[in-house]
Amino acid sequence: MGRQPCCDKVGLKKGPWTAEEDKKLINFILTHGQCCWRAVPKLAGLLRCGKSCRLRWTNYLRPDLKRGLLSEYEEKMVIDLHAQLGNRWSKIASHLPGRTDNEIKNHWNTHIKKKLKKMGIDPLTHKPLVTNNDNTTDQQPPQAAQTHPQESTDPEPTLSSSTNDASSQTDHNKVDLESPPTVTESKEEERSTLDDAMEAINSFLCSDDVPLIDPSEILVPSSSSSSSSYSTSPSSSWEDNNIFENLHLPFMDWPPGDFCEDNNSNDDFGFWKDEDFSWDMLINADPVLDQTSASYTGLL
DNA sequence: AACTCCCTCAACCGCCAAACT
DNA sequence: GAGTTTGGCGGTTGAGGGAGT
Repeated sequence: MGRQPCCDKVGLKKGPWTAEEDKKLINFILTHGQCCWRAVPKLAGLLRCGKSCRLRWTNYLRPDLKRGLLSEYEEKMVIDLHAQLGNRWSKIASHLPGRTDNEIKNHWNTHIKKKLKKMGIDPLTHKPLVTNNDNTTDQQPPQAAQTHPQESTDPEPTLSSSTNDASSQTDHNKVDLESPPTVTESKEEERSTLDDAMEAINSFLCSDDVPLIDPSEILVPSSSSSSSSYSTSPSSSWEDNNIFENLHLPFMDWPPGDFCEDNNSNDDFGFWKDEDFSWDMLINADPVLDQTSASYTGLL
């Protein structure tokens, strides 16, 4: 029967987004919220596929995104979650507030994979690349090469509440996959349990000579002088006309209570209730933005 | 300075599943 | 229940920039 394309591709623009396009998209979403991505380009006056708009928003324009390299903490979470979930980047991303699946996927492919390989760990299986006779494929690898903190002696370092039993690795995976913690209830628990786990993970990861991320890179991710953090966007819209950056938007976790997640979906979308911490506030904080997009003011 | 190679990451593509009619 | 639409996901690509020579 032939599936319809997601949009009429004739005359649609592809490739890097321009600052002007970003403004239009932001403007539209500020006004109308997120719905009907298919209709967004038309209504927003963009010559883009709806899918492209959604991706641009999700991966780049969302105000709750953290920017810059993943912190050491986040990186370890990714490794741990990948060991449990595999290449389910969106699931992994759901445990890392402010990070997108695309970002994590990229970071995995460009950084973590190499690190693990350098450590002698298969990034796919999280097991030693050199097979150990004492630990066959289905058995636990030596602890010294484990990326699974829950497989170490440190109990329950991950998000799962049912993986204390170090003897049931398969169960551990199964449980996590079938009943992942909800976003709302897991975050605090996540932090505390993972804090506990960090030491165990560190004992493994930090023992390697692989250079870890310099904390200064994390603390100053938006600096234009930072060569490695989102400064290579072909669109140059962030670099040259970064609305949020110009607003001095802090790299913070948005107040959970103020961000209302859409209960009908498990994605990251939602809206902020707190009028004291709104787009309007951010927008009005920047005179440059008023110059470039007068329609931002007074939208909310 | 000029060139090549390599790395990074934003964006695209195709597929899938849920929602809708 | 079948067909269609839509949103979302994961894999892949390629432009841009940095490093090395």
